[in-house]
Amino acid sequence: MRLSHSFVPTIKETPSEAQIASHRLMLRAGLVRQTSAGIYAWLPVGFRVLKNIERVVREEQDAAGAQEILMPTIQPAELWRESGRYDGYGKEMLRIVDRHDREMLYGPTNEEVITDLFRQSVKSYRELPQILYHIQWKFRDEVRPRFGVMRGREFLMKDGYSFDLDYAGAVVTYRKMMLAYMRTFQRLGLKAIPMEAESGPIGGDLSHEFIILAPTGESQVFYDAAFEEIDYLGQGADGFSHDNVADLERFFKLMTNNYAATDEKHDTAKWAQVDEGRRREGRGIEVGHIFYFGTKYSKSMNATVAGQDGKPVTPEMGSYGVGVSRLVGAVIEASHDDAGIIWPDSIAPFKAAILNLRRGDAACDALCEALYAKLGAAALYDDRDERAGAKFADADLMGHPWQIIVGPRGAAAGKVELKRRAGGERVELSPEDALARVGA
RNA sequence: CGGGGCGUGGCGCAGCCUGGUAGCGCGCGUGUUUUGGGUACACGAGGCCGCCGGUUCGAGUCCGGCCGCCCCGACCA
Repeated sequence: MRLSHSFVPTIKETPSEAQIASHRLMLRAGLVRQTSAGIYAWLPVGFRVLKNIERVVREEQDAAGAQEILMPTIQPAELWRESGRYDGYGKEMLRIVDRHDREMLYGPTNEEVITDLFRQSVKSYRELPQILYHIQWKFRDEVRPRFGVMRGREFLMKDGYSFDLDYAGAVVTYRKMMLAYMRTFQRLGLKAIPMEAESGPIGGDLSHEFIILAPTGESQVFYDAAFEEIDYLGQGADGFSHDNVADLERFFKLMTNNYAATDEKHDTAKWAQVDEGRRREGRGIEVGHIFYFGTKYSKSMNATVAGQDGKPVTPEMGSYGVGVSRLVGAVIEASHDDAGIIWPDSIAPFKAAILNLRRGDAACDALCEALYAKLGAAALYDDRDERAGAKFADADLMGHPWQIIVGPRGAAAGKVELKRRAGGERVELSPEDALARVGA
């Protein structure tokens, strides 16, 4: 992308409504703009990040055996009356009446729709288990949206739903999803801690929330250092396979036997038993929540399959949510400095920015164009007619993992400067070596 | 929903108490200058002062109502 012809409205001054770092930086770096309270438009750079996070989430869901579908945003009230949640959900649900006076709603979650889909088509125990997910916009009319995209009213969520024949199967599926989540967060460059949670309005009795560590997080968390040491993406004996029940059990024990709690549930007696050198404390942001809720929906909505003996069996369900749009903000909270965002390589909107410090200088222009041709869509070429200082500031603000700096002095000598955003290391080298280090 | 605050060129703000021709900084445009970490100067464009009503000779300023946004609390991905 050429910055001179792009819609990347960066701003120098902080808009007064933005109080927290991620919100401020998302506005300043031109990632999003607010349309109304808790509702945002995603601009080119922000949208790229959103899609990158979505991609990682999708890959890990697929790897765990979940199948992607797409359910509608608008749902009939009727289904929610069946499950008994229509009246209970309250004002958070955006209710709509269509031209025929039918009651509809903009879905805040999809248990009812998925259960309806399931009961229409799945008839035998032999078709179980099933894990289905989609990545789609939700609307919850929060009383007080805040923190930019971290708590919007409209937000992008990956929500998955599982159907198992019995409790034992449901537990395996639950652990599978938990592993998928830990792998996802690791790939996003985040340190995540799973914590036992109340199941809330969705209902059920086994539930974990995933807190990612960020210095500006909302809640204080206490956890065992073990969580920072585990490599969820690891292979071999130390790794975990989604398909191996023993692995999943070992994994689940690691997740539940090590101490982890938010300040509200902090148990000082148990905390004291954790080896002193392994006690970790920090701030955290909730980015995911998984539930086992048994037959709450399958029962109320009459979803059954034929069991081995031909008699109807009510499947055991679970649901698995991760806030995709919230993650954009959460990643920034976890990874930024005074100058701006520091994107993890896995989701950065661009791998590298090419900074042409002297536009119009033949050697600079030629070198930049050559680099840009090689990097293509992976690069943001700052070919604007701006001063060097502005280019450096914007590149830092936007947080590209690499900056390839091309100035007249270097260009004459066939050299460029390569800067790593995280850590700020700068080296002078040949364009070829720079491309190699960037990984092109 | 309870409590608090704020709406004035694109952004950040002053002006309001004490009514009398709408300002500052940044940004934007043109020109000159400068050029390796937000260059300097000059000129210029851009505002029904959130909306509606009231008081007044006269309202950004006073009064009433409404709308929007932000912060704290309860709730959530």
